[in-house]
Amino acid sequence: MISTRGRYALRVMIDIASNEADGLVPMRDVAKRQDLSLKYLEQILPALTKNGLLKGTQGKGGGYHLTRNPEEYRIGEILRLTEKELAPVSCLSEGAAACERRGACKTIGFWEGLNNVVNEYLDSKTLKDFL
Amino acid sequence: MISTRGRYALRVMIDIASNEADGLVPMRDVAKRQDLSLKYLEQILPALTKNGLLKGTQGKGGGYHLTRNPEEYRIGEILRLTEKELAPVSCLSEGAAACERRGACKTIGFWEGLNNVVNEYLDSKTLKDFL
DNA sequence: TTATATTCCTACCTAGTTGGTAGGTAATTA
DNA sequence: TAATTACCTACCAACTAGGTAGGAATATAA
Repeated sequence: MISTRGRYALRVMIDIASNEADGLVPMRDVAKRQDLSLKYLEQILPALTKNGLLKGTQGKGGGYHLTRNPEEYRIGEILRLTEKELAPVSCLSEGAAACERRGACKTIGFWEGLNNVVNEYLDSKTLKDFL
Repeated sequence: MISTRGRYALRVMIDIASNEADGLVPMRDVAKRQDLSLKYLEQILPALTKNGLLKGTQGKGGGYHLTRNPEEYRIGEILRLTEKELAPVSCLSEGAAACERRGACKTIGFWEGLNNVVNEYLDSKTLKDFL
């Protein structure tokens, strides 16, 4: 299940892409347009700025802007950065403890397959598809 | 994210399919073989018996058995019954409140597409694929 | 220089969910 | 009659989701 963090991040990215023609896009405006809590968005955005998807400029007249063209952002990239976990089962998580039953597990291949179709779908779309 | 309920249900179904040649399969044995809590499994199983995927027989010598051939169980069916929620975003849940922004929502089609690829994958495999 | 606007950082909180444990009842058979 | 099984319901601790809140750092405009 995709949580609000990832869903809001996507909406913010679309909003910025749609409005950055005017220059920097302040998050205050995004929050108002999208009807989301500014304070909550402020917690989500560092995942995007620290990884270089967005550039934030502080101070009066500041705001955010994209660092690439919209078609260069795959949705999977946005979600993997903002979503705590995208893996469909816990044993496929990054920091998952090694499973004792792994060798005899009859289901792991099935879950890996699910993980693959999900990521392939998410990476098949870019921000441009939402404008 | 698929929770233990759905994952354990799948393992139980595979275990029963693998062992029902000997007759009824008691959950006590399944729990031991799979190293899962019997008491927890007992909470999950009603979702499968009440919907006719399994038949439980009480009393000494009792146990469970499949009601169909393994290739007639799609994995999606098992998970949709045992998992509380399979939809990737809350607004696609069954009892989801109508979203005010639905008309103007630029992302809903994307999430519906994700929901589709997930369910198509889950329904493309049957129990037989795990034996 | 001062007021204002913005990003950025960190602490905290509440309701709900997850992943069970526990104890017992009803049904069936050896 | 004893044992074994499915079935039912209550409870609980730890964690997570989805925020609220307050302020610090930075930059600009007046």
